[in-house]
Amino acid sequence: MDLRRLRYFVAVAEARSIGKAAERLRMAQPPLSVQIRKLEAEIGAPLFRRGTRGMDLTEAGQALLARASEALALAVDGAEAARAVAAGKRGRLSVGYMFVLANAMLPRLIPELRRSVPGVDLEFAELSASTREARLLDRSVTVALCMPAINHPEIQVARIGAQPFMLAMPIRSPLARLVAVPMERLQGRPLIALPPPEQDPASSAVAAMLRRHQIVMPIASRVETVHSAMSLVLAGEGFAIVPACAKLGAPRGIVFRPLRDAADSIDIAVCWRRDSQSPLISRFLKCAEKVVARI
Amino acid sequence: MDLRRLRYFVAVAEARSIGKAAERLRMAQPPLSVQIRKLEAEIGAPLFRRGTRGMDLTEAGQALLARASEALALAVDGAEAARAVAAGKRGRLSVGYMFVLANAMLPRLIPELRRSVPGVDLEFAELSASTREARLLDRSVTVALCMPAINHPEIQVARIGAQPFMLAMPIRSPLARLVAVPMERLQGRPLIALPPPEQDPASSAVAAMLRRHQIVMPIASRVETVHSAMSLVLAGEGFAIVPACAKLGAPRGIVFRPLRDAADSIDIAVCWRRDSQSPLISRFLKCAEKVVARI
DNA sequence: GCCAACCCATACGTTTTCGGTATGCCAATG
DNA sequence: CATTGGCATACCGAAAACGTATGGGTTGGC
Repeated sequence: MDLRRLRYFVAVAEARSIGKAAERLRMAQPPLSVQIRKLEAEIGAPLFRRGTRGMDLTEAGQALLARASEALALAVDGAEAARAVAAGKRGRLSVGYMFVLANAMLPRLIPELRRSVPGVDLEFAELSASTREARLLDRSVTVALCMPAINHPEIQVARIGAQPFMLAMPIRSPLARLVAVPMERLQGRPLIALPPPEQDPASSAVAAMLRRHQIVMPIASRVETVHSAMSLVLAGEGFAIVPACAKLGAPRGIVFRPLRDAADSIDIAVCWRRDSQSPLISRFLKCAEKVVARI
Repeated sequence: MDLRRLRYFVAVAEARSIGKAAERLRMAQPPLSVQIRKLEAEIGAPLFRRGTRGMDLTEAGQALLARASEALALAVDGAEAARAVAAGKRGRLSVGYMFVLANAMLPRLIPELRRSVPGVDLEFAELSASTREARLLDRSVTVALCMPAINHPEIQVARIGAQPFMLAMPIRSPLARLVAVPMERLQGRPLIALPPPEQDPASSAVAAMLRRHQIVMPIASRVETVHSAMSLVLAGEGFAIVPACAKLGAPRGIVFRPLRDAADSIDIAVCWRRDSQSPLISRFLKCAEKVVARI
């Protein structure tokens, strides 16, 4: 079953003549005649009635024609689809992101992507730090928005921005009256912490900052997500140190204040598999940079 | 776009390895490797990621795989469908018949055909004599049940039976009291005739019979169909001479009597295009013979 | 009624393509 | 460091396809 033979067959069926079809196929008439006979031999039955004025499909030929032209169309469509995917004009772009970035970035990022890569199926998944890494590696996610970047030999990183840390507290906290909170005022205050550094690199950035300023904050609670941290802060359990973008989407009753004298910030990065040569990644990078610049 | 390449591609994609696929395809590994690279060159993009432990589809490759395997299936299905049609296991059998035969034959013929050619689409069309011939010639009808046979160089005929002529008359006609009507009793009686012989060969058979017995019957009316003839007979307009099978489906109030001393009968025949080599025709012939034998 | 035109089929030589064998390269493994 | 496993490259022989030349049958015109 050769696709070329089927193409010839369809051409002859449409032209109702070997000579005419050969002309359209830009080949001589005899080899086309031979190919048609070979196809008939392969099928085991005549596909055409040879009349004195050209060729005419038999019933068997009609049965073949329908499927052959469909198969032909599918083959060229498959090639085109593959080319389109390779060129980034179609395909799937699955984005893993972290919760704190969702409110700040997605509302602008999604329309930006739709404009930049029309025809591409977009997927978004809110994933924890370790899941982001795992799903990048098994390719079930194309790119990840991370804060901070993933550190792994197979994963490539592009820093697209940074977020200063801010102190989150209940509105009736005394510190809330300050425009900016001096670092030393944090000494000894209870901290709502995220999972330990080996599970979440973001909390390691916070810990490093406190250590650098020689501040010790007892850990009042450990929570899984920034969302939970906000709840505990609102309940008066303690303070949280979070990237500035967490402000968006935080519940009423919580205020955020910059940390004075602390130039510390945490990187926002786009991460992807080093061997993933999809052109969608550079498009995504451009969109993400554009969006981050306006945060 | 070669179907063989697509088959190789699908095999490699499924085996996730060139070596394994080559084994399954019963060929050596190097030529398969070459074919895959040629396909990639044709597409213009890599379809596989070459790892140290085999091959893995790229996104472009996945896009191609879906269509390629469909195209492959369609191609083999097309070949099988063509073979099935050629073998008479599938296809279309369109039967043209004449009105007078419908009641006598179709109720038995249709189930017989369904048993004999399961999987074949059956079509039935009640057609006048000239239309039967035309539609056989343009192949919109595969076979025709005729009475008498069609006479045409392109059309082949198989006689499957015969019908004696009978006299149709109103039940209160004096002749109705006879078990069989002697031919001479028809002399001078009004005849309800079908279209003239050049349009309907059946009426020519009736005319020939009357001529042979030297009977003259004035034509009271000419009608298009046997159905109309029955109406006029019922109305007392005259007598009709029809094949015995017209008895079935005739309205109440009409009686049929054999013509004594007249061995005349009219052939029932199956007709088809001489160049139509469909195996369905011989199957149809067998069924029709079986049914006619039981009329 | 014969000749020209049309169309498909066959024959043969040339070229392209494909498949097999031998071998190389690279990475992972012990 | 050697071995194994897997893909890529090189080269050769075989098969398939294409083109040119030609035959044979039917149609239609002079």
